[in-house]
Amino acid sequence: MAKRVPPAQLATLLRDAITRLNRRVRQARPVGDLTVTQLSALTSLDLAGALTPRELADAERVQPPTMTGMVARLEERGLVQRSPHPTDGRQVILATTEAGREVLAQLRRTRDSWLALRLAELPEEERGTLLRAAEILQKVARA
Amino acid sequence: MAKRVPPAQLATLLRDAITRLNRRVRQARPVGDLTVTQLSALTSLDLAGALTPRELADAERVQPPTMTGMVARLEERGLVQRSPHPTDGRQVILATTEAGREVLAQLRRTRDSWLALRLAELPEEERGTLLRAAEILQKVARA
DNA sequence: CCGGTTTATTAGCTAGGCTAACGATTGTGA
DNA sequence: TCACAATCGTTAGCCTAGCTAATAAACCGG
Repeated sequence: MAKRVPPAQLATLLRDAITRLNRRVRQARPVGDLTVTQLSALTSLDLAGALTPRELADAERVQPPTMTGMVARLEERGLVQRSPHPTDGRQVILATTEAGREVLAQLRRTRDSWLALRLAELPEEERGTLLRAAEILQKVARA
Repeated sequence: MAKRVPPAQLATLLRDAITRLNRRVRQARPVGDLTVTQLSALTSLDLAGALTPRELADAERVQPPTMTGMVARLEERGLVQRSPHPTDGRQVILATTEAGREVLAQLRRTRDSWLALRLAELPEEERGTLLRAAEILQKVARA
């Protein structure tokens, strides 16, 4: 039943699908006009509770200077708070603010984001496939 | 067996997975130092044979000015050729050059791109899931 | 206490998106 | 026929999001 899937072809297919989907998702700002990148960082930070910029950069697979900019934008909007490390004067502690957590809660409540709407149109079985795929992709991205 | 999948949660999972994977794939330039975006445009153009900038922009789900820049970068590298429309003086015809087609052929031959390597490590069954997922995602992105 | 390491930031570059505005060309309707 | 609207590509200007290199401050080991 399951036909053999050559990794190279699958890579091309996946790359194209992800590129296009990413573009689509990126255009539709779901909550509070935040970009996908910002939502991802905010989510990671909230899950972890509190992180240093370096740790958050590692979690997001991004270089520290990139994270500096992302955090600055999130801080401007009052979604992330920056406080000094208690013992190490170099480090900074990042945490989500109440407003940041509210944005995430709102996102979780959102049933009508562009992507969610599209997914709702799919048959249940395809959503199941995407769920398993999402887990596999997370694993691949972490590798 | 298959548990119900709420679209909103699935949207969050997929969004995160795709964001992270996209970042990873974007960092690893597979062939000729081209970005994923450039490869995607070049592929679309090659598949179609010849397109106007507007048509290519539509195919890539991008605004015309964005395509202007992308095409300019591809032209600089000699991968895309621009020629005047035979009857309509406003339009331009884009086509891949021999070099452009060679890059794509090389890409298709490439068995060792970062993503292909990661996919090769997966069990066959997971690759099958990803294949089906890629098809579904293409459909979603096109919608 | 001094030299090396780590942390975060700044500076400067690139790609890749967008909207608004514009010039050239084409099509059209009176 | 000819003025006017529509279309096409581009330019200009803005933003996000990545990167590397360099730097200042702080920490730590000997």
